[in-house]
Amino acid sequence: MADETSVFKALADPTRRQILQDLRGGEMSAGDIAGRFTISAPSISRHLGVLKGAGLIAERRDANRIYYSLVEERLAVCVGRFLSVVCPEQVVMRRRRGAAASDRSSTR
Amino acid sequence: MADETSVFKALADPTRRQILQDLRGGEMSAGDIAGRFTISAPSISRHLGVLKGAGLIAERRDANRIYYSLVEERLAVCVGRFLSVVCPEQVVMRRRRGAAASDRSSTR
DNA sequence: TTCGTTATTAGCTTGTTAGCTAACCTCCAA
DNA sequence: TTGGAGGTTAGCTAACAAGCTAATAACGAA
Repeated sequence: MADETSVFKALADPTRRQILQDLRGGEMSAGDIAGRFTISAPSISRHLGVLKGAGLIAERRDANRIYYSLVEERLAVCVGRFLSVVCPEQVVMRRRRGAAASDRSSTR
Repeated sequence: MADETSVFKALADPTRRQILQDLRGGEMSAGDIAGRFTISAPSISRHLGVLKGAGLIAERRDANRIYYSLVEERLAVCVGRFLSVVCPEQVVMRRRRGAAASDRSSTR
């Protein structure tokens, strides 16, 4: 389910975007993440499931805790590629190692 | 005026993302846009309304036709800003003037 | 005016999503 | 092996979103 639409659907919810921003500072446990919001832990858990399903976060288990971390490249590649197609004049994707061939540069 | 969430919600639908891509080539009438899809014209009309509500497209009327065009900066600013916050190492926003930033809309 | 074209709005149906509470699972310590 | 802490899953409700057809509005030409 790691298609482009799953990423954009995941980004459509403000809570999920906030979670991604919060994870920018490093991995966090599910409880720590939930602690930053007023909605219930199960609701946060499902948001995390959506983000994970989109490939935007990864999980690591330690004892009975689950730590979530950002998968930056997934976000950058998927959204960045779209931006590059629709408004290439305004956004520049930084080169990545093994960048997928959707590069519209002349040398190919 | 359209907030950040309205933009990401608009982008969540693949038909709407395709419309934005199609408009990359220049303005198109509603009928021309609808002609590229198999879904009904009223459905396309509503998609256009969503995109317009998010500020991602603009309309121009000529006789009984309505031409739609991309508002590139709206997409670049809104999405690009988010990308810059969450994965600044991977994306570079090209310089703009008057780029203010503040949207912490979340259920937190 | 009347007609055809272009496009939107209204109203309905169906499926999805976000929230909740309650129940369940897993791990560890004692 | 029991208990508590950390998380998720199940089941429900309410709201939203996307599709359709039918009806309506706006415009130009005859």
